[in-house]
Amino acid sequence: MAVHPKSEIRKGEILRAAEKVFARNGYQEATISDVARQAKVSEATIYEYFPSKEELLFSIPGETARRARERIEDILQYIRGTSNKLRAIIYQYLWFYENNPDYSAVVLLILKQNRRFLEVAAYQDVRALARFVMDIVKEGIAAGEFRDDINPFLVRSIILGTIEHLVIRRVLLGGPERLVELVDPLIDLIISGIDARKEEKIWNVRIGMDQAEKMEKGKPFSEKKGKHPGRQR
Amino acid sequence: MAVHPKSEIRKGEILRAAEKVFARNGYQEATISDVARQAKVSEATIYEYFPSKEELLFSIPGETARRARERIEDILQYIRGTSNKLRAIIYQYLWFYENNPDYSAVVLLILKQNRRFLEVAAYQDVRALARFVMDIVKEGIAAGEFRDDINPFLVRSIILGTIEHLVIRRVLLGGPERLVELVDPLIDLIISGIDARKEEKIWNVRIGMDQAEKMEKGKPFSEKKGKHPGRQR
Amino acid sequence: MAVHPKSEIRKGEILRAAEKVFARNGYQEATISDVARQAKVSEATIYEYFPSKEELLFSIPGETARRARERIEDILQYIRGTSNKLRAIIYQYLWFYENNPDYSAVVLLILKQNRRFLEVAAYQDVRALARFVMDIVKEGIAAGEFRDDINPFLVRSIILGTIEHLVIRRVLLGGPERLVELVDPLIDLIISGIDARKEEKIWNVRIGMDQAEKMEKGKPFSEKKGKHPGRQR
Amino acid sequence: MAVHPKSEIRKGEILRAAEKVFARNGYQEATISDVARQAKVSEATIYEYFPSKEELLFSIPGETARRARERIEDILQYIRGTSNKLRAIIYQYLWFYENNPDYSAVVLLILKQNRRFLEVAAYQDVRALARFVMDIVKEGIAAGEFRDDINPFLVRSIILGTIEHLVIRRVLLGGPERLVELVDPLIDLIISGIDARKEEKIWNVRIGMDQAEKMEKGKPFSEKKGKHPGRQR
DNA sequence: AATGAATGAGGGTTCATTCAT
DNA sequence: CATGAATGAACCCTCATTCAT
Repeated sequence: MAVHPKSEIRKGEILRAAEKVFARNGYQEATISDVARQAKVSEATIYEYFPSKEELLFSIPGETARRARERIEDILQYIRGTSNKLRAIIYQYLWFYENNPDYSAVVLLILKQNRRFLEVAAYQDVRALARFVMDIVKEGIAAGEFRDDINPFLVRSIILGTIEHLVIRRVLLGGPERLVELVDPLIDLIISGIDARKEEKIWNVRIGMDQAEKMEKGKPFSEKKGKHPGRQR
Repeated sequence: MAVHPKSEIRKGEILRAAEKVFARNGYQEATISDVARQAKVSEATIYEYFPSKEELLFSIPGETARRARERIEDILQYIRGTSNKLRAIIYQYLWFYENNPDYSAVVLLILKQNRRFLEVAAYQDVRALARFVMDIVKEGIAAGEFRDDINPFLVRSIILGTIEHLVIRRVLLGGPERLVELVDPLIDLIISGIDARKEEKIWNVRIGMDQAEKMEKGKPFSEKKGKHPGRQR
Repeated sequence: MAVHPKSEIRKGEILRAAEKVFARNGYQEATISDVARQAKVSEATIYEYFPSKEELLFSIPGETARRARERIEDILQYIRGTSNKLRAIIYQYLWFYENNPDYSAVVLLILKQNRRFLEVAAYQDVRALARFVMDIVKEGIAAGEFRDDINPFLVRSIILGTIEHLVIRRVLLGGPERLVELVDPLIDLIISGIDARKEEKIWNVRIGMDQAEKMEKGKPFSEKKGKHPGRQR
Repeated sequence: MAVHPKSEIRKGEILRAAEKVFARNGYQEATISDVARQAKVSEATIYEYFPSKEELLFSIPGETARRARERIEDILQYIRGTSNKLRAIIYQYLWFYENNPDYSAVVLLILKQNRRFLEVAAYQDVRALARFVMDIVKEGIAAGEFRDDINPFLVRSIILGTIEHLVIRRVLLGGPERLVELVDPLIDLIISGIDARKEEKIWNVRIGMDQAEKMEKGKPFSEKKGKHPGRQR
């Protein structure tokens, strides 16, 4: 894609080495010497590219977080329906974290607890997730898709909290192997709780027939029909 | 309650000092010297009571976590209704964390990410929360109060993840001042999503015709409804 | 003399070791490890007593400089005659430097060139010498003992410059073995100058009685004369 | 004068950069990187011209010191009278130092205390000053212009010490702005001393006896003569 | 039981110097 | 010639831990 002068490549190698080492050993336990060994450069070389161990740590999200944010920003433009947007975000993040466990460990176990990181510019890209979710929830309320008596901050907290919990658990305990498989059930649970149409549906209740059919299926409307027909609407 | 020989008192003082110091400075950044100063004892004295800095850290939950677990175990016996039980747990924990921010910081920011702590006995009392929630959800499903197509693990993850997220946010950013005020909205959201009776209503929903009409309208049913019928039980 | 708690003794040992090591190797070239070896303590112990290598260096004058200043202050009270006072000061310092070559090297070669030391409190005791000399010269002028057309700052510079030059030379090149033997000739020169023609006049002066006695003593006439006929040429 | 091939020019630029950087930051504190930045070349380029940081430092006097020595040698041939010669030397050096403060700082603060520099060829040109002064003093004694009981080494030390003291003071503390204005007073003092009574003595000369009276008056020679009767007066 | 004093072990960081291009 | 890139070698400093008193 972009041009990568030699020094940028080297910088990337060091960052990837640091990501791996910090993820496995923890920040304080890991030494610059460990990172150097992993990156196959000398310790001094690391200091040619990063001014300190902490700056090295803080630089790990960098590009990655920026691209993730841009990706989401882009994708959201093509999706209609707030619940679908939420689903897209959750999916994106769980998929990414699942496929980048070292990055996850660094960001969620090390950086997110670091008070100094919270004051750093790089933190903004990481926070983007929170902003997106909050915006979409508010959008959903404004559009009448979500109940207007819900607390958007709380919904956001539920979504982020769950994502983080699942990812951290997976990192530390080997958690569920496939996080993305939880996306639909998760969205389903959250939407069923905040979807305004539920109440109105009560009126429709006395009418239809195919009800019986569905009940036999056991897991009502979770399957086929593209992704999540139940919510798809 | 128990007898507190002088040495037990001293031990408690050191633990409380450690809790405060670790919470404020982080485990690695804090020094035994800091703890000693806070506890107003010499550094050597700390080693009379704890074999190492890490053991000191791991000893912080100790009694507190044990009592919290017992408290919940006890309370749950007196509550009927699974959603009420969930509510009781969430309330207990949010209340406790809210009123013990140093403890929260130590457990949620330091211990929960420490791989070695996860292998230690003391961890079991901390995990109790997860067990309770999981058990209650299963109980609710069995009792027909919760949809039987929900994933108990996921529900547990949502609840724990949200609690942790809220508490951590509060610790790091000064988050919402009053966490306990979020208990009802939270339970409401979760229950509305997993409450079995709502499902029935939805069942019926998927039948009629006007459903189709609505879909064409774009913004189906604008909004709100009664308070939270779901929890009303 | 004073009480010396054990820790003060240790501190003194470290200071003396540092003095020796810095004097021989230079400040930058010397390592804390060198000082530790010389003091027969561990490196860490040094940091128990001094917060940094530079503070250790700056602490070397400390007591010594303070006592030297007090000593001089005291002695000056008992001496009459400004030239005798000057002589006392010069004698004291040359004697002290001569007998404490390591101290001399540290103060004159290392500290006196250190811009940061010049801003430190400890520097004040070292500067005392300059103050004394200046005061005495002014005193001598006021009392009519010294010409009133001389520049006290210049006289001070001559005296200090010469002392420093001699001491440094001795430290670096092994200079004159016995500096104190230069005290009388130095004072003599400063008081009376080097012009030969003046001497003739003095000759006449010394007509009185005790004059004869003096001349026999070996160091006949050391002194002064008119303006500067010598340069007049 | 000489031809300056391009590489010589570059060498000079580096030397001037080093002079400035070393003067401002000190030798040990300054880095090759600092010098490179100041000289607007790469660090590696510096090593093309000088084999090591220390050699770079030692090369700073080089030409400059050689030319200063030659200049003085030349000038001295045209001056008659030893005191005038001394004056010329002092003037030359104070003028030069005053107008080349970075050079002064490097030579007087850094090189003069470097034991290794004292063994290097370049040091000889710097020492020339000492030789000149010494030679002239001896010359003056031989010519009968200076007292023959003075110690030439001491006179030299006074002159050099004073020059160095004044220059260093100016470099470190911003000392007297105009050093050359001190040349005449300095020479004056050295030639004639500071004793006020000298003048009077000229009068007394013809008179003969009251000299004794004066001596009794207290002020002058109040004390005993135990110490140095010769100067005691 | 309590601690003053001492230290071993180790890590982050700096920088003069080298060398292939 | 000039330099970008890399590093070996040190050193300062910190701190958990020990132990004699």
